[in-house]
Parts: sequence; C-alpha cells; structure tokens
Amino acid sequence: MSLNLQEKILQAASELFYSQGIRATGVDAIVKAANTTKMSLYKYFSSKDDLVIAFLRKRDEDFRVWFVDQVNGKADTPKAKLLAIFDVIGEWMAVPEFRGCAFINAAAEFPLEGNPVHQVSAEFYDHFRSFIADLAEQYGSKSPKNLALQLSLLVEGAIVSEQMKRHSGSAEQAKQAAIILIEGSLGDIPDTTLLTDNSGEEQ
Amino acid sequence: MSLNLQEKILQAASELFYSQGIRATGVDAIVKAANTTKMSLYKYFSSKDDLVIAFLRKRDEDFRVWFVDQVNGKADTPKAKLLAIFDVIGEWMAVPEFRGCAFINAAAEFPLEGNPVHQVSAEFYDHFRSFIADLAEQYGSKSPKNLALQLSLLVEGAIVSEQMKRHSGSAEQAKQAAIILIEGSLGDIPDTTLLTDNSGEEQ
DNA sequence: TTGTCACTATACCGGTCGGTATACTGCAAT
DNA sequence: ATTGCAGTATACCGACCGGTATAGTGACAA
Repeated sequence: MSLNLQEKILQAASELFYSQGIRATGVDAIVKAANTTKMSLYKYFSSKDDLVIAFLRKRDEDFRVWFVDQVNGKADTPKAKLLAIFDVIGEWMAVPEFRGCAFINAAAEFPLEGNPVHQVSAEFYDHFRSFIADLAEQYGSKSPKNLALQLSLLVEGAIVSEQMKRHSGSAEQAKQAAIILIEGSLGDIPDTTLLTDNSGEEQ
Repeated sequence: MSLNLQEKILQAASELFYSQGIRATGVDAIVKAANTTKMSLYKYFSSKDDLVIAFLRKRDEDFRVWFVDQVNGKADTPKAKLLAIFDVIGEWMAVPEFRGCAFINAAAEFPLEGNPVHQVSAEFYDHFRSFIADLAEQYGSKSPKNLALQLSLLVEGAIVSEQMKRHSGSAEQAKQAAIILIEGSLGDIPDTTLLTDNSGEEQ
C-alpha cells in the first residue's frame, strides 16, 4: 500500500516493461501510467536506462524472495524442494499476465554482453543456479553444480517454451525430466562426466 | 553469390535484426547496410513489419535445412542423431556472432501472442519439435512426443543460458542430461506419466 | 508570513522513427 | 529514338523518442 512517488513510478514502469517490452515502452507512457510528470520521473531516475536497471534489480530481489518462499512452502526435503521448483514455475506460468522471464526478455532486447541491462539479467541466473546448487548439495547429488545447471536449463527452456505457446505442458514435462535427472544424480549411476567424449573438465 | 536487390536488402536486414535486435534496427540503418535507398526497400517490402516477417520466415527455412543437414552429417542411427543435436547447437553457440535464438528473441521483443512476429516464431519450434519427435519415434522411445518436448526444453534452455553468459558449458550439460533422458525413454523404465501426481493426460 | 520543498503543468529541444513524394539516372527492349 | 522500368537521390511528412527549461501549485515549518 501507500507507495511513495518513486516507488509508484518504478512499479508503473515495471509493469509496462514486463508486459510490453522495454524498448516498446516510452517514458511518456510510464509517466501517464504512474499519474505523474516527466519532471518527477527524472528527479528520481537520471535516465530511462537508470529506470530499466532499477526495474531489473528490484525484480531480481522480489522474484527470488517470492520463489524461495514458494518452494520452501511446498516441500521440506531437499529432493522435494528440487521438484517443487517445477510446480512453482508451472503455477507462475499459468497466470494470464505471464509474459516469460523478464531477464531473458531483457537480455534478448539488449543482446550485447557488455550492456549493463544484459549483465544485470545474467546475474539473476547466477543467483538462481546457486539456489538450485545448494539444494542439490543438500540432497546428496554427486555433482551438484552439474545437476543445478541441468535443472536450470529445463526451467529456462520451459519458460521460453511457454512464452512462445501457452499451455503446451512445458512445466510438466520439465518436471518429468527433472525427476529422472535428480534420481540419476544420486550415486547408483556413474558420474555423468564419465559419459562425455571429451572428459575431465568438470569443476 | 550475386544476390538481387531484394535478397540483398533482406540479408542486410537479417544480420542487423539478429545482431542488434529488431526494434533497435531502423530502416535507415538497413538501407545503408544494403547500399540502397528507402524507396527500393519499400518497393519490395510493404512495411518494416513485412520485412521482419520475411526475415523470420527465411531464417526458419534456412536454419532448419542447415540444422537437419548438420545432424544427419554427424550421425547415422536415430539415437546418435538425437545426441548429435547437442553437438550441433554446441558448435553453433561457439561462433562469435552467436546472439541466441532469433525466434526466442523476436518473441521476447513482441510479447503478445497474437502478434504475427510472435506467431511465426512459435511455428519454428513446432517444426523443430516435430523433427526431434520423428527421431525419437525411430529410436523407439516409449513416448516420442514427451521425449521430444523434454529435449527441446534442454536445447532452448542451453541457447538462452549461453546467450546470457557465454562459455558456461550449457551445451555439454544439456547433452549429459539428454543422454540420461534418451536412455531412460526406451522401455526398461516405467513411462514417465506414471510418475506424475496428476496422471493420464498424455497424447 | 515567508521560505522551502515535493510535485505539477506545459512547452520545448534536437533527433530519430516509419513511410512517402518527386525528380532523376541509366539501361534494355521495341 | 522512344518508352519503360529498376534503381537512385533527396527532401519531406507527422509522430514519437529521451530529456530539459520554466513557471506555478499547495502544504508544511519557522
């Protein structure tokens, strides 16, 4: 409730950036949506780029807090939490406002790796993978980092797939795949790196 | 060689659209890159949107032909071809011009599902999944469509991941995951749908 | 009551956007 | 020789872009 003006501008901008795209959203539209003026916007944000970065940083924080809460609220054991990840993103995808991952979209709109927008987006998935890797380690995976990367590929793939075509069952299939990968990662199966043709570059 | 003017314009536009993004590329830049004038561009393409659609349609055809060729050139058996998919995308990702998947990027730039750009992009992955599903069926997968969707999630995830942060080993890990999923999909393991909590909606 | 401060209102800036109008050039076919 | 056509050159259109300048509002504090 009762946001101050700066927060109100950021929120209006965030909704527009996410729902329509960053480049497609002009500052005039943001100002109108926030019921304020350009002068106030530029008092709190030195440029549109600045506002975009603020949008991504806040989204990073908010989303991760929300996500971890959701996962922890759905499951107790590390293994169950790893699987709950896919239930949470499945529910997230089902909301009508879903328009894919804000960071993937931002990285697509600003493709150069050196671009600050691109970099902030990349950081999000670093954090995201760390979260999964911690769970994988608690679970007892033979190679937690590898499992975490594999699961994050499934998550990102499911998000992108669902963004392209809604209700195609991406989250469910991602979960099915995750079950197999998680169970195969315990110890009764040789380490996946032993199966590679070019071996020995893990860690 | 020796492209006519229309092809030259389309090629210049394609390179700019892919490397910088669609919205970030103005028609003036396209015209300059193609060494021609706006008048000629608008003789062959009724609008920028028209040009964007042409770009995506050609990319769809070209990429799929190239991709199928690459996969077939690397392997003979269906199983080996399914795995070769990940080698091909791994090599594709390694080229310095790599800037992710043009269709994922386009769908991110034009997020509304009804948008023609978005729709053409979605078609690509329908085709792509069909190609994988055919291989999966020849291979003898118990549920070829499910396996195809799972593998395509890994591919899309690897592409997006690599786009965000280069050289993070996405393709290799995607392949490791694919090996497990492919071998698990044969018949010595219960059908994945039996493991779902909400069962019975396959096909 | 006066000053300060957050915010509004509005007009404006140069630049770029997608797209068009008009006139011109050069070449090839009849 | 004339016509037609592909392509060029350039100036222009209204709209919008991100960003700024200037003046004015109302509330609150000393």
